[in-house]
Amino acid sequence: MQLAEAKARFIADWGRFGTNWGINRTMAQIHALLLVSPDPLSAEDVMDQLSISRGNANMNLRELIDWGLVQKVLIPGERKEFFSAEKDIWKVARQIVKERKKRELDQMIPVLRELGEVEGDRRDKAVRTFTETIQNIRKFSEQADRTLDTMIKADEHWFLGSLVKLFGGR
Amino acid sequence: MQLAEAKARFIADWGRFGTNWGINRTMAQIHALLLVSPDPLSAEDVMDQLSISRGNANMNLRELIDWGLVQKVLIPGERKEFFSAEKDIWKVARQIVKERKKRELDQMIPVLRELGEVEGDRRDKAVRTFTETIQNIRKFSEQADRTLDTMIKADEHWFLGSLVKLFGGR
DNA sequence: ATTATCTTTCAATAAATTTTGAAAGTTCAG
DNA sequence: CTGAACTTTCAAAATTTATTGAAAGATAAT
Repeated sequence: MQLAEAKARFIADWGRFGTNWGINRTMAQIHALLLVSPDPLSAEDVMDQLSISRGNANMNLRELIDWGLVQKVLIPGERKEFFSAEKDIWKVARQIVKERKKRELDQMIPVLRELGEVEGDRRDKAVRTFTETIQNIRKFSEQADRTLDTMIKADEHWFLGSLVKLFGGR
Repeated sequence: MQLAEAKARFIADWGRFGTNWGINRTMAQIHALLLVSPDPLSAEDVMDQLSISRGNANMNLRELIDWGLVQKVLIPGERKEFFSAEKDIWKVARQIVKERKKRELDQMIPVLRELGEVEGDRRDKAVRTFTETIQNIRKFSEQADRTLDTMIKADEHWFLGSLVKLFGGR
């Protein structure tokens, strides 16, 4: 397979997988394009290579920057802005975990704490089931929260090494 | 807060979070409802409590069964089918990891292996960047695949205990 | 200060996904 | 076998989400 075809396939597939992860297709495609581009690209390059509109490119590039996956790059002598993606995949994974934790887990835990304190007769089966389930979800979430915090802080080598040792991967 | 209100909030919130995870709102809401119901519910119960149509209830219940999160329960003397959700949240998490791994990681790895073998002049920067990035993503994915396999097999106690020890949780 | 270049916004439009509900299918008691 | 009880299907409709592109907003060179 030649580069052009492989690149097109990667962009299409990465876009498809992105949609399973709550990321929209175009955002994932732009990410894929930048991941495999040796040099930073302009908004125009992105528009051309993916056949998308200016507004769409702008919006999704901004979102990628929000997620900490893409950076604006200034090229001396150029008026335009250029964009480049973090290529170290471990850093990418850590960044995604960090953002999702912030957007999801950190929002859910306070809700679960509140719901876990529902009033009612503890002899009532419905109350008991509700309370127990919510408390279990809360405990699980709090444990996950602590685990992910440690992961986020850990450096790549330590993280990989520990997991390999722990889980016996090779 | 009283049970009815807490239950409604939990269903709404769980539904909202579900959409971040590629799960549709209704499916997550049905899951939430079954999670906090002490006894199995019929399709009719689900339709009534969530105000959704018969077709919608049927379709999403089937999908929850596909995911291994809900089971059909036969109640002696009843003609209808009843449904109940796995309440052990560690089992739920493991089941979700297992299914997503199957649907996503296991599909992506063969693609990455193929794309990693793109032909071209290794002195060409574009070819080099492409190959290196894909290989890194592939290595990461293969490591994640092994790690998740071990997690899926591990029992809850071992898994929790190991993570606590490893990451210093309390 | 003017103008050319580039970026952002956002209302309109298009596309994708979800939901409905009526009809068809199934199962089982009598 | 018949019909009542229940489940499944699926085309149409509703809803949600993503995309476009033109206009407005910046920015910087001259």
